[in-house]
Amino acid sequence: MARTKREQDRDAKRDEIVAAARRLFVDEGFEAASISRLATAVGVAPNTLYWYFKDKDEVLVAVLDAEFSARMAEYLLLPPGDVTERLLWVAQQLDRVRRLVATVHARLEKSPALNAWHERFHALSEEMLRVELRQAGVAEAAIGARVKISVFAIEGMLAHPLPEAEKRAICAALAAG
Amino acid sequence: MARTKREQDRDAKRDEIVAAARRLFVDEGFEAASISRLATAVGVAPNTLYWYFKDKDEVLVAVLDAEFSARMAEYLLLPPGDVTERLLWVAQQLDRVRRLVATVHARLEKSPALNAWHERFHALSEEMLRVELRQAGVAEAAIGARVKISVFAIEGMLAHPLPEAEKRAICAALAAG
DNA sequence: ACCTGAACACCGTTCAAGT
DNA sequence: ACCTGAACACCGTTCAAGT
Repeated sequence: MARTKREQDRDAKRDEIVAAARRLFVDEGFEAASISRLATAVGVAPNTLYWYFKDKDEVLVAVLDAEFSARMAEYLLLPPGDVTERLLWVAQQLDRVRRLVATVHARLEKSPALNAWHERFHALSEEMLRVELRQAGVAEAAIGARVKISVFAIEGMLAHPLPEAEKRAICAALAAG
Repeated sequence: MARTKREQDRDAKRDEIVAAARRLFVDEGFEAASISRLATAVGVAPNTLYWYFKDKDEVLVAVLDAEFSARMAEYLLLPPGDVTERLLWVAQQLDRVRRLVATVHARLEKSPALNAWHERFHALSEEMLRVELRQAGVAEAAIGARVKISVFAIEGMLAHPLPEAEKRAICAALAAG
């Protein structure tokens, strides 16, 4: 909804920073990618970033938003039906950002903005998983706990990389009616 | 197995550092508890700690070892039988160190020592959980995936605090034969 | 062997000054 | 409004020097 030319320019610059941050954070991790290096990648002085973002965590939130939207768009295009395969796809996509997932969990307490993002993300994820499990035929009475377990299992697969076969077995167990 | 007086002194001092680090790391978190503050707590100069530990991550590994032994001793004294209650107990005990769990996952790639500790910990945890689930009557063919799911679910409950009732429902679902 | 003061190379962030 | 040079208050770690 940028109206004025000035706001458009500002948003464009902000997007440029987020794009560079996305590459750096995803490829090298949040801690390893310093504000200095990010600024160099964008072509500005380090403190210039603070004109566009309150702090480094706010840059991270913007990166997470961008990453989430991109994956979400693909998820919605997924062929329906085989819930095991759909869960596996989610686990595989999240795998690209597993460093970031660990960072988010580690920084929750320090950054209220990140904490808020995390809660929104989980609310959304649980809603979607609820649909998937219902689709898979999980009994309605058990679905609350089963949704949580599925979310945690998918997160666990990020923190602890497993061979493909084991991942599939886990997703199948999660989708078992 | 400290033999000489000198080795005894050294070990005592090391233990002293670990005890102080344990308090600081558990109460305030690994990142928030700086080497400087740890040194002050022990009563030495910051760089003195490097005489006893290679780096800050090695202090963390020592803290994790100490914490794990303490909890393990209690676990072995637990009344057998109700697997749901036993899982819940584990989740509750781990809750004391949930900041540390997040830190471990976030630092795995940076610290080989931490990574090694983490793998040993999971190997042990899975062994124990395997026994619990077998006890609960989980079918042998499904037990591999179910063990992983249980580990991940317990870890998930640390990263995302839940009301007691939900935790119990999750543990019950995990223990369901 | 054990401990330290001083220094190093960073880090995220702030501030006063420029345009 | 946007950007910067310089500085601030940290951080973990190293090194040469002391005992």
